[in-house]
Amino acid sequence: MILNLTDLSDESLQTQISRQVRAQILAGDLGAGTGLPSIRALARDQKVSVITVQRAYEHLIHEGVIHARRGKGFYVSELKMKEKIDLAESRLADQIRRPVSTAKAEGLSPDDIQRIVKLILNEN
Amino acid sequence: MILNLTDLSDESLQTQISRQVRAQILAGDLGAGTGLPSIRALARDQKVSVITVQRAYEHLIHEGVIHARRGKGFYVSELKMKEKIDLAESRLADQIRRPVSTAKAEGLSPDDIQRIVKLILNEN
DNA sequence: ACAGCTGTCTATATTGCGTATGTACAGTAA
DNA sequence: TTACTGTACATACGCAATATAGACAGCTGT
Repeated sequence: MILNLTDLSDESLQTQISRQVRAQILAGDLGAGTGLPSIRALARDQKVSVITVQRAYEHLIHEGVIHARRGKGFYVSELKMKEKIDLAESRLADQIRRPVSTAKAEGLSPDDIQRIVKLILNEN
Repeated sequence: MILNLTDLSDESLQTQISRQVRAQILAGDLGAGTGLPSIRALARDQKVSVITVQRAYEHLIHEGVIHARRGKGFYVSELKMKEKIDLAESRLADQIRRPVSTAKAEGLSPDDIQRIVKLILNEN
């Protein structure tokens, strides 16, 4: 499990973990049924607390992308392609809705806003 | 001063205040030199603490959109049109950069992402 | 000069979240 | 049985947001 955590981020550790694991699942890097690292192992590897990994996994369970088997571990759930796309799209919409609306209220035109999105898409 | 505050939001009160005041300034509703409500008056009107309004105004001072005159009040600063646009654009970029990058990492295509932005722009 | 506004500063307190540590219990597998 | 797993507690610390209160200093109209 390759994760990139830093406590210099404005994101909390548990948010960084769930975001990065989710990305690997939705992008198809982790297929359905794949076992995830145990909370203790991941906590040890990433040098964070067990409860932090626990919270990150709980969040992903709540979203339906993984599930737990008591005494065995956490596993990637069965997700159809459409479900993956829907999840990614609704998460994106939820996260950019307020900034985009605010920018509009601040006087930016739709063209301005779409130009900025395009710039960001070309950053990487 | 028309503000719409709620403690049900995931935004802090001071963030709601600074965002809404900033929007009125950048949109041109509040011209340069316009006096803002005193922190005590606004706190009383909006039924929040003085320190909350203080923090919100401090944030806008830091951004350069308002300034304080000791013993008199807070006033909207002189801003050229280009400065207003630049501020709004850089704020937007900062706020949507991570969600957009994440969505890309999750497998959404640039077209998908721009489609969602367009949907949000048509919501209001 | 005074009263009544204003911003500024300080101190104290509460609440909730993120994070950490530790312990205990229950299920699984070699 | 041993050594893993997830689950569930209890406790604690730091920090941010928020609140309440007071004191000080600048401005302005009377």
